[in-house]
Amino acid sequence: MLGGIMMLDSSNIVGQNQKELNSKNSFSKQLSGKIENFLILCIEEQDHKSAAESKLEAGQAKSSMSALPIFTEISGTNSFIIWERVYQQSAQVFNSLRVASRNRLIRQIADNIVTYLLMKYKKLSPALSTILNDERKRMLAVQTIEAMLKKDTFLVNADVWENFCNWFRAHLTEWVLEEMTQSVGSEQLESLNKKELNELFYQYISKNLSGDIDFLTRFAAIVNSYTVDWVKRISQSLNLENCALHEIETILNLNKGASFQEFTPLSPTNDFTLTVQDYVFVMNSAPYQSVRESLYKKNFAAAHSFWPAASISKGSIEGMLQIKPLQKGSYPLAKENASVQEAWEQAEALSDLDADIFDILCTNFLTKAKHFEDVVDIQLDDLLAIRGLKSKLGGEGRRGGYELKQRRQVLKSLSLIQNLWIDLDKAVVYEKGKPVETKLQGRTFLFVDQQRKDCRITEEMNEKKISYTVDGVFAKYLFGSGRQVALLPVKTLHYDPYRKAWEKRLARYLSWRWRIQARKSDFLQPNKVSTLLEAIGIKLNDRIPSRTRDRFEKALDILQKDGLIKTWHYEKWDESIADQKGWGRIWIHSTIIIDPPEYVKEQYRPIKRNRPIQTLPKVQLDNRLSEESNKMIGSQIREIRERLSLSLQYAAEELEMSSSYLSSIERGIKTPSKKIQARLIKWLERFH
DNA sequence: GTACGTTCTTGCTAAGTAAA
DNA sequence: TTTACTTAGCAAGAACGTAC
Repeated sequence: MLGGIMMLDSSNIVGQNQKELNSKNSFSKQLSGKIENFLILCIEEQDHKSAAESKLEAGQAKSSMSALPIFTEISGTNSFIIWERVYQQSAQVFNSLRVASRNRLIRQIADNIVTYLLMKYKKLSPALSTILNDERKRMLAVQTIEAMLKKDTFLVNADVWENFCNWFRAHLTEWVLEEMTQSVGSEQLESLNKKELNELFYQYISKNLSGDIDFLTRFAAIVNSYTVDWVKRISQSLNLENCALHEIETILNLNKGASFQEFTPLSPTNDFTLTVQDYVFVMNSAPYQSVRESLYKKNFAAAHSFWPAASISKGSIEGMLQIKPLQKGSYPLAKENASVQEAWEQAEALSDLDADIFDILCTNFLTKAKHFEDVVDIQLDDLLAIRGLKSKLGGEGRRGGYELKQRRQVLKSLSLIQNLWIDLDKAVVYEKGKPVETKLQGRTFLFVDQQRKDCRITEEMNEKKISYTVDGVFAKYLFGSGRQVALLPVKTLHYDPYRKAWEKRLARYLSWRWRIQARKSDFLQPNKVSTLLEAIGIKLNDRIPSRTRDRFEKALDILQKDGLIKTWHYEKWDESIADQKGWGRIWIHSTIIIDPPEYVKEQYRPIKRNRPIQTLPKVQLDNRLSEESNKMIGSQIREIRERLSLSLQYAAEELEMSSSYLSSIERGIKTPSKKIQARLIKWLERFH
């Protein structure tokens, strides 16, 4: 039964709570002193493989994502709560379980480090690439690292584990109490005696552990963020980022006559703790999604006031989003006022980048904050790193790090986000477990300084670190039964906001949709093309609909290639319509079925455990063979051109065509005429 | 920090084509 | 002949990378 157990215990938590109580006078924090010490048992199902194992088997762990999350696998785990007094009664049994659980976590960390190192160095060392396919060798390497972790790192220290458990328990207690306050009411809770309170607490936490996806995902996220921090420290202490190849081989226990290759250390700025996960968590409330959409759609216009405003209408909420700078005293009543001008400039400069920064702020908050009142930090450079941008290398008299221009851009986005003002006339929030209609007003994120006072973000600011928290509107949706978090692929944030804007927006929209559909396990609900286009803020090109369609289908193909969606296909669409006039207007009414990747389905499974997840019907192949052959010839040309290191410009000149046209052919977007095709084939033959 | 190169997207136009 | 739509191609501009 006990395939692996993770036990998170608590002891001596009172002192810590006392300290926090002084700084913030939250009701739930007062209550937490009354809660008895408890432990969480995570019993892994025996036949369930670890995240890293199953990923490797599926062949998904490819080059880009180096390491894997340590503790995100929640669906295969049964978690229980036990009181510490119960633990004491059977201390011997539980103690051995506790040791076993620590070992399991260490094994998981070792596994991650090995996977990371293999992915990073496989191209440079033949010896390393062989163990990727040899499970036995891989296990040996994991064991070597495991032994090293147990012997040479801070994990030897019992205090480290003690702190981890305390930290974890404090989070959990507060969340649960917060939810209890929301659903039962604070007066009711106060009237309970200690025993009743503890019983209620037990009920709530058990309910959450047994199947509340949002609870479980946050549970996983905070443990993961803690252990990722460990991995970072371990990697520093073992100097994994800068050692030479043969040292890596030695570490992985492979250095037996392996061939060496001269090696220069890879960029130390490529910090794998930031790209450790394929997915991050973001809020999934309707206001959150509305703000995100307004940012990239740039649909701010003049409304009742002088400020740029975008109307919000999504599901049960209605209202508007304004760009209204933070200001003391009354707002100006003149159109010419400088801050009004500034707001309009910001509305004009909106881009997908702002939505990215917005998401990153959110995911950082969800990972670090245990309470919506908490203030969290983020480094400016981390914001850039999460977007997948590379910083410059230092050395040889040159300065390393990110450019001033890039930092300014981030500050510009932050300044905009600071200025956002949400004004909802109608919103549904959950109070005491029941939906209540209300009005909501407030900012999105509040940026603060050391003293928790408002801090104005400007482009010229020199701060490297930004502190912020959420304002009332989002806070309402973060706790209690209305809470919802969604998985957002990190790749979404990496897409070029200019060139890959369609992909970025689609990925965002799908992340939101899937989380909503997860309640019904209905991932295969068709999406109308017009709705999808509307969601990504694109209008059909009336004159040349094929442009819109081609770009749209290309975006879906790229998402599929990058693993953000599993498959996609038209549900109601007859290809012969495309030959008729006015097909574009029919096309936007067609429907598309988009199948989420297994990982997403797996993570959302606990939301609706009982119902099996539907499988996708066979994909209909549309008979556009000519398009396939186009792509063939295009990819051949690209392959040869890149092999010869020729620029598009140069090759296009040789082929007597424009570079953009050649690019379109290479990407299979445009169909060359017979004449052009003949020319291309002739050119290809020169190099065969 | 700046200048420049590369790659790609988008807007636009001329020319071609098929149906009304 | 007119209309609706597509194709080929140019020019401008955005975003990123790199060299100095």
